[in-house]
Amino acid sequence: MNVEEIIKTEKEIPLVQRTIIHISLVSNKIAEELNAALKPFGVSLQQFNVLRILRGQKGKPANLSTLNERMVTKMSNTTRLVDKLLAKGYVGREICPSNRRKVEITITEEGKSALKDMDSAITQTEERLVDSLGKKELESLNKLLDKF
Amino acid sequence: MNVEEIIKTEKEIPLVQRTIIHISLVSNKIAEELNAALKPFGVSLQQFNVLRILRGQKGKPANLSTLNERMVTKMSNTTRLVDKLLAKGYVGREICPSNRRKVEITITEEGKSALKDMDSAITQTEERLVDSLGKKELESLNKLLDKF
DNA sequence: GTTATATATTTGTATATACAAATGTTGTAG
DNA sequence: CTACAACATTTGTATATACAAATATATAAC
Repeated sequence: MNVEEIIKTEKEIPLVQRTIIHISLVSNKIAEELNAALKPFGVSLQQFNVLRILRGQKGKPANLSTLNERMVTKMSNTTRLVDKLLAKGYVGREICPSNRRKVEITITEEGKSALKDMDSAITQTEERLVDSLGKKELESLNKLLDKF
Repeated sequence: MNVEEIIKTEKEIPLVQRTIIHISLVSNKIAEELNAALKPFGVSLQQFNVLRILRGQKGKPANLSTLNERMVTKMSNTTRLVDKLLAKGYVGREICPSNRRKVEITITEEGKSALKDMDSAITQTEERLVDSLGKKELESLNKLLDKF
């Protein structure tokens, strides 16, 4: 990825600013490609993320605030995101019996099965994205990102 | 930034996946803080970006497709973004006399003056974000990001 | 010159997101 | 047990973004 080429500039960009732009560009590219990989399944990256969190619960239901705090991109409105998954039959929603303010979200069998297909599409895309980075490089990238 | 803490997981995340998540988290943080820095000025990061591009034109007007290709986050709808800046009096819009399909966008004096104030807010925020990274680290981060 | 194609922007529409206010529920102080 | 604050979610509304179709102009083929 060539920053200057992408934003079509000839001038030299100061290092700090270039780093910020660089991260944004890479992140946009990642989101774009992951969303494209999910397109055939009719779900957004956010929806996929929620399904994955629910599977990680291993049967134990999750409520909305739990989902929200575990999402990579925090959303202001998890209710409506779950609505979409509910409409697709991928999740179930029930009022928590012990605390009726809460709702319990669970992944359905249909959801699990759809998620399995999505998984491989996502994994492939992720692998392709970091194709040209070796293990050492990935590790040092993670270490640098930790400093933010 | 601790990835596992942010997405509240105890499990170890595979390196490739962790890298992807890490970049997204850092990018979200950057966008969030830059937008917060611009909030007092009533413009979004995208709008700020367009103003900066226009200033870089040094009086030479830019048309919509030029703006779009120079933006960090490409938009599907630059027309409406310019509408907002027009309403604020920060840019002017005229039909290009030599090619009436095109429009010429220019930054106004008011826009330039507002931009000057925003600049320092943005620069401060950017510097603060990369606070804990030295020049060498920024350079190697850029080098690693180039591999995407 | 007329038709077709390409270019540049605008508009319409559906969906996504941010933010604030509203709703319903629980816990607690007196 | 009543009033009040805290909590969890939902709803309303404004704005943002993605995508496709529509409009207007310019260029090229014949």
